[in-house]
Amino acid sequence: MRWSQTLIPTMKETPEGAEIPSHVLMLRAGLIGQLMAGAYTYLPLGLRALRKAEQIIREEMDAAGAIEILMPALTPLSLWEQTGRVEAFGDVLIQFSVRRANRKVQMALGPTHEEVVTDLVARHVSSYRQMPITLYQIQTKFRNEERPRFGVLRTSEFLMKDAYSFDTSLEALGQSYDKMYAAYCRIFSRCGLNYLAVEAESGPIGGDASHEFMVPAENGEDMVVHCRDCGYAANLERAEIGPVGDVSNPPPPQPLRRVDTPGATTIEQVSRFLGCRPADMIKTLIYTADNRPIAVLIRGDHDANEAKIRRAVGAQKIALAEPRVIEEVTGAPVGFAGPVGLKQPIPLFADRAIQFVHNGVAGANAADAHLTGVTLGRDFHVDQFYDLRNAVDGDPCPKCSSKLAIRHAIEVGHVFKLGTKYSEALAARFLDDKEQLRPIIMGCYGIGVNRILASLIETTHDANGIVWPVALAPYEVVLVPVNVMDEPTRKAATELHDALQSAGIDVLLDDRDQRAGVKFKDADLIGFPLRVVLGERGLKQGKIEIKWRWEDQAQMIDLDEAAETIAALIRRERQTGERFAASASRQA
RNA sequence: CGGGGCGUAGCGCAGUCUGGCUAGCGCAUCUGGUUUGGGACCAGAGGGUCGCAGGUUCAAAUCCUGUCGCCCCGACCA
Repeated sequence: MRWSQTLIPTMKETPEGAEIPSHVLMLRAGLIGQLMAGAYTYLPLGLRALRKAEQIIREEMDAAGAIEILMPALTPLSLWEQTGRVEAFGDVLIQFSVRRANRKVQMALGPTHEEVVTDLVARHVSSYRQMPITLYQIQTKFRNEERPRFGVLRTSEFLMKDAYSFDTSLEALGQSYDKMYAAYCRIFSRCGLNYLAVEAESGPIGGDASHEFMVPAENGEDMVVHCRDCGYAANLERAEIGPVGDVSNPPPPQPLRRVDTPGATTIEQVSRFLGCRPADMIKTLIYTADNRPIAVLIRGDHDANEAKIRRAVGAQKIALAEPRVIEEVTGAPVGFAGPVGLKQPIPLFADRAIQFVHNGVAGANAADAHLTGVTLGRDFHVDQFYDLRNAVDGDPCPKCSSKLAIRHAIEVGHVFKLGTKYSEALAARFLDDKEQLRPIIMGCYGIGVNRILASLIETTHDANGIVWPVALAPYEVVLVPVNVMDEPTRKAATELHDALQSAGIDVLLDDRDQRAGVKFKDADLIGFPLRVVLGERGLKQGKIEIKWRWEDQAQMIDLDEAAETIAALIRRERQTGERFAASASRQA
């Protein structure tokens, strides 16, 4: 391809409104153009990169035995009503009705396709002999995000690879799941991503039923907990915390004292008012667990984790209690709850860290008052301690004795054991070998294709622009003739371009009549892996220059063998990605 | 949904507080010339509903009211 014959609108300056590197660079490099909040056009270069990611996904899914289909984005609303997901999705589901003759048809744009695929399988699969089977598609999904943001990281319309497995038993589901998990690892590795597979909230099946594939990145919206020593990795929601033992000698207990704290209801206000550390405070949260109130004690500087609380309590549903309930239980307005002197006797669930709070500060269960010198065992009693909080940086790893690190991350993939939720709702049943009718057991597996590009850019760019691995690069090689008005230069560039193209190399010839500096800046901004410079001086000696985007040093090669040399370099890098990986690991 | 910021040429911005000549600057574009290995230079040219609507005024990019859009923080996220 010749630069002058395609559309590559690069920008020298950062467009107003773009802040994070992937967004800025995708716009500046002419990969995407914005139509409205959360909706982007993929321009020629962006589309090529997206197609490459798609192709890698397709190859690995096929290799894992998954079967590609294409389902409609347009779906009947009734399908979502059957599974109760009209309500679950709320405004995120883009629904509308169209008129047809004398009736109105209600539809929704698919935000995901469990319903559609289960309906499909319910119609065509009825025997255990037809399973296992995994179906997948790569298709545009629609979600009316409350707040689209961060360029292509969170959009209302995005490209998703979604796969669904159908099995006859939990064991078989486990095998299907493991195959997808392994395929995902290969996909993200081939894309050159530095990713973590983390344990995620698992839903109905429990155990290791859900993993997210996360790319650690400063601008990621998710938080992951990672142990560098043993490799333990989990979503913050899910992460366990190793045993915390306070070995220091406890200070002598001080008498329980009531102090006035007018208007101070938050940890921050109280700590400033009384001059104490948040870590010395006992945060008392009143929850409603399946309609009964409970008190949850969390150290002032920690955050409660509702999933952990729900499990510890053994409840189906928990939520922070309504102010009315809190007032009934504590006898005080919201903000002054404490474990000592609750008006109503309700169960106390304490986080393990509460054991090591000495002379704590807690609400007095009275308006505008707190207690100091609160001592466990003397002033209040706790039968059992649980892990009820989110991990914080430096907490002990649950698997080894090392420390956990907390990092922002971008979710690029999610694998999930669904069970029978959708097959039961949509009557997807099969006859087993004992002639029993049973619901099909499902798994679902998603990849955000656009996020692969964005997270790659987010994590590997440098001051000059994007740094593509060969696997995803819109073009693997860019040819830069320094002076296109020089006839020998133009001839050499054209011949090399044609030779590389015939050899199956994705090559772009920058045939613009621009100064060399302009072309170099653009080549760096877009981030083509290999840059080939054809200059008049070198050509007189039969030499041209090649340089990898991520390396500083260029080298001269013979023009005579240039096509073969370059094709061989690219083919090797396509297979191994080793040069890119080496540079990426140096950065990390 | 709560808080904040911004809409002026294709892109980036100044001008708005304190209303006043023909609405400016840089980049990009077009023409001519000189240049040609890291975003060249000279000369000239084209390009504007100042987001939109209404109001105040002799006069509005500027003040007032409403409205639309974009971005950021927070809440939410099957």
